[in-house]
Amino acid sequence: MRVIVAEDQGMLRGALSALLDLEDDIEVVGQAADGEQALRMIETLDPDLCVMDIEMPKLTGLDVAERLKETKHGCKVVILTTFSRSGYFQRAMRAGVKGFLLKDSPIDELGAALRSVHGGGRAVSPELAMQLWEAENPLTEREREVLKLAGAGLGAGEIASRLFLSHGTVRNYLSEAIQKLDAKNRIEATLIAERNGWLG
Amino acid sequence: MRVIVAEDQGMLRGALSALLDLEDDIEVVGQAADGEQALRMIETLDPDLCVMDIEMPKLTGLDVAERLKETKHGCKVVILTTFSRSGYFQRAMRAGVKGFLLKDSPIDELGAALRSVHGGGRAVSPELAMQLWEAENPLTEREREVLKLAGAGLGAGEIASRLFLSHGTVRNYLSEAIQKLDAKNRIEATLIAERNGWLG
DNA sequence: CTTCCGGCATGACAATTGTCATATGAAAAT
DNA sequence: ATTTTCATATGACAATTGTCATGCCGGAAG
Repeated sequence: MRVIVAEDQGMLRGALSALLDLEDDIEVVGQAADGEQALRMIETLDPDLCVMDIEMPKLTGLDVAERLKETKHGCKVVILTTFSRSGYFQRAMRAGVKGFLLKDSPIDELGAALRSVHGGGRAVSPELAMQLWEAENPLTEREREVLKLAGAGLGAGEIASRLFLSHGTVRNYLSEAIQKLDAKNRIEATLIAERNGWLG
Repeated sequence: MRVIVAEDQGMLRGALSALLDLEDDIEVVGQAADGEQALRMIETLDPDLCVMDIEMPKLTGLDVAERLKETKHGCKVVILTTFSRSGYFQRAMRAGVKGFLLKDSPIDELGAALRSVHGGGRAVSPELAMQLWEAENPLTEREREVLKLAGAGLGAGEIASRLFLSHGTVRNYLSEAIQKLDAKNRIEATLIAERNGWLG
């Protein structure tokens, strides 16, 4: 099978590509260091399958998966990510992703996952299966934007002017977010949202 | 040469070990998933050299390097890390680390670095060489502790009781840290300190 | 067509946060 | 022995933050 490896960390990308290429039934036909590159490569090289990191520059792996679904491209996607954040997993399922592995599974599982997915099956790290039932993102779009900026160290006034809101409104959103996430303050709120993948 | 690979992310650890092992002159004699394991393995297996991540559970790669220096163990250390934080690099140099690579260099560089270090030389990612002249950590021990807790979402009162300080004192430290780092508030201060490796 | 809800806004209030001036005792430097 | 420095503390003050009640508007649901 012909695969593309999309991963921004050079060393991991190189190592995975090299190892997969050693397998008899796998041929690595391209490597991408960011989401845009991955998308272009998939369109031009038309591989069977793409191993994709989530956190990448320009387009995240999930963005790419969603575009592939829109354009009905046949390339299957196996997500390979560091974090077991419930939001990621759910979004991936909706985007039709066929495999979802954590970066700290052993490498053997990657080869196995690729074969399983190529054969029409699925492959999911066991730690993740449960997350199907985990909490949905309780934050509204606005709350997320505001929280993201707050997490970057901006104050209410600054956030207000970037989003063209009044500073009171910003504080309202922040307050709501804090309560929804059961946090003590904006800092904890950002931490919680982040940990669950509700900001990306 | 006999090497140990210490890296908490299973997939990268496995991939690197497999690839290094393919080289004729390299033998991977052990793999560690955290700092303690790495230290024990180095003591029992006495390898020539250890490839080590910084951010690992229990003991960081830098902690391990420092202990090896104390005990005058001959095992040379090549640090392999994601972030180019000036604090890390400086601490590593002081700990007698011989090689320091970023995880997004190409893999070829890893093999090359190992050979160079094994032959008594050094190997440093070019992005890092400059950092020798970069700012030293301006924060005192106390300021760091306080800032770390603030970054975890705790308020002044909570920080105070954990560190057995008065809440006024905590606010003083925070205020100093904020000014030293030229930040607007504690959040930005944590971000800046973090980015420079001044909290780890 | 109402009713309800989401996004947006105000104003008021309390709590927390950030800044400063100042003080003490202990340790380090001179 | 004297001075400086550091960690700790206080109190006062202003700014920011978090909460709440309330109101308006437009669109979705009934």
